[in-house]
Amino acid sequence: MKVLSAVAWPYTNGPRHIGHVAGFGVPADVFSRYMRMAGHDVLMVSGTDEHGTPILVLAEQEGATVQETVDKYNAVIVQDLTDLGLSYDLFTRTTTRNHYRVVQDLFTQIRANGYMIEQTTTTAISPSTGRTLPDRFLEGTCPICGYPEARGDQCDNCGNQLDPADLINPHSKINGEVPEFIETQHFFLDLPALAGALQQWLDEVDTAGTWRPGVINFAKGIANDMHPRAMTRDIDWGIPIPVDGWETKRFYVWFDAVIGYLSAAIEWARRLGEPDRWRDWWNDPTALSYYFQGKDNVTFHAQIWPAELLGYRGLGDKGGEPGAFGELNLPTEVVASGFLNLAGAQFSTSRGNVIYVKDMIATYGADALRYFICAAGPETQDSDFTWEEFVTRNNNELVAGWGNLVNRTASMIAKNFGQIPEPAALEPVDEELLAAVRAGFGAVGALLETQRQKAALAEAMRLVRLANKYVTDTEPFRLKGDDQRERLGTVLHTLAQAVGDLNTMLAPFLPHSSNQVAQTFGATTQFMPMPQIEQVRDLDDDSRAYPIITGEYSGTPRWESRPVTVGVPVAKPTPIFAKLDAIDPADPFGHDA
RNA sequence: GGGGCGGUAGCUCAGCCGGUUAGAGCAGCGGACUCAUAAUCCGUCGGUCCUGGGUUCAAGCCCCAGCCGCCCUACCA
Repeated sequence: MKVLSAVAWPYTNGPRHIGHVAGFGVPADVFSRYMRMAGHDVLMVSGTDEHGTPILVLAEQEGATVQETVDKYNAVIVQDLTDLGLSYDLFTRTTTRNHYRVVQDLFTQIRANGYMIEQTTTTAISPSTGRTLPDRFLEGTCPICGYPEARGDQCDNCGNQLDPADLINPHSKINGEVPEFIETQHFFLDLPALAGALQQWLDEVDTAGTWRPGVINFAKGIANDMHPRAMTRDIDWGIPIPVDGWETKRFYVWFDAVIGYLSAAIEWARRLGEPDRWRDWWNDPTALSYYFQGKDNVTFHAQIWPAELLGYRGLGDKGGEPGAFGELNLPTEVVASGFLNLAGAQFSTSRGNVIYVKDMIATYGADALRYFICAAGPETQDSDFTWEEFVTRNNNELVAGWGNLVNRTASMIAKNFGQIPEPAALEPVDEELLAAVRAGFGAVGALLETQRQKAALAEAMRLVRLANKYVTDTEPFRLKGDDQRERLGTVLHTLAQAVGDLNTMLAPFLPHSSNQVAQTFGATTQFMPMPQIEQVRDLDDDSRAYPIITGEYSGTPRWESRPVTVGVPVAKPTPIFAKLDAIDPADPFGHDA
């Protein structure tokens, strides 16, 4: 089965904090790794999202050019995601020539099919910068109730919808200046003409019942009330509109960002030297596609992106036909998570209420963070990160449960045999443990396939406890006499087998440590493949170079029990997972120490 | 204002199409054990399922109203 793993595109406005990766990166990676193990042909793509006004503002603040700014944060983000072990087939960026071309081609066909309509609107611009001021950056006195802090689009006091041009004393929330209102022309995506097709698709999805309730209900809600939505902006940073007379405008950042899933797949195929390979994931109607993101992105993945695809294919009220990309698949599932909050409040870079992925990995390791996210992350609703919870989960579950099982098993084998011992006849207690662990492949796998990662991890950890209990029940540490050596070998062999299987099961969650565990039990090659950074040239502009994340994942182990090999040497282990002391939230990375 | 989601043990969360005494992990308490990073194993304590109405033989689950938190509503996961 072909499986497209479409991961949200991080915005190049700074390093990633742990809330970002909890929402899209880690869940997408766990799923992708599992699906590869289950034998599917996974294509995992993403990249940095680099257009839009906030980037311009940021570049100004940093006193750098826009290109320097996005290059800088692209590099930082690429490093963060690679260090976390996110196994992208291609992590690229939206500033490639390939992406520009795909976006323009998609636009041209959507327009040819009649779903891009020109409309004139009144918009506020900042006289000092010449930039458009989005309604929400406008503030003024409400013409209806007199509330002095009404927003451009709505008054929070009386609740009335407002037209920004009607505000009394309008001013910019950014710098306080008085905006100028101008008439401007834009291309609007004709959502009403696509509403029927969109509704039909959502109804099918709803009937299938596979999406998370919050996501499908939200999608159906917004689909009930659709207006044309502007897909162009008065801005000079972004993808040019391929229409005469539109040279001063650019595409709306979200119009192009979601197309990245397609353009990245195309770039991947081109780099492979098989330029049509991407079609296996996009044109084959049996191929599956999963889109991972935070809840604030649902509107773009369950409405705008499907609408763009439907418009491209000509499936709306105005008819039409697909262009050269063919009949592009709609999402199989939009997998949206909640937000990870920091001690009850939202992450905020400006207020310093933030924990960066980089610091977290450097101090505590990638898998400790991955474990927390998988065990306590915002899978279907917001969740809290606290340092206390992080330490507790790490020490009591990861270290004391799994780490200890690995360590005690390897220690006993090393001390008594120095290699994986041969088993004699298995007793019922041995058979029971092995059967229970083997059954985990079915149970954990089914949960991972349906995006229930917390439950999947909990099930795997339940089996870890079962293995720890097996040690208590069989007491290998008391089998000391020569006459008990055969039984000791059998128990330790059984335990090694259980640990090996559990390591396979935990590998999607904890890929880095799965390699160390495999190594502890004698593996000489890498167990779980890891992503790497490569410097490449832009395929269509030799003067441009950038880093991508890619990897060779064909060696991914299968999702199945692998018999341990008798005689493989096992040395006295060093602990793989580190136990943590209490962390001072005021100085979590020990900088002040 | 509109649309959507959530509010279940001290903490983090499960509870599918309503069906017997509401579950798990962690923390707490008691005990066992010592191979292991004082880890593990067993037992145990612990809940007005946000509030108030309603439907039903039966409601954490459905309906209505309210309170609280969050997301979207033309550019931060």
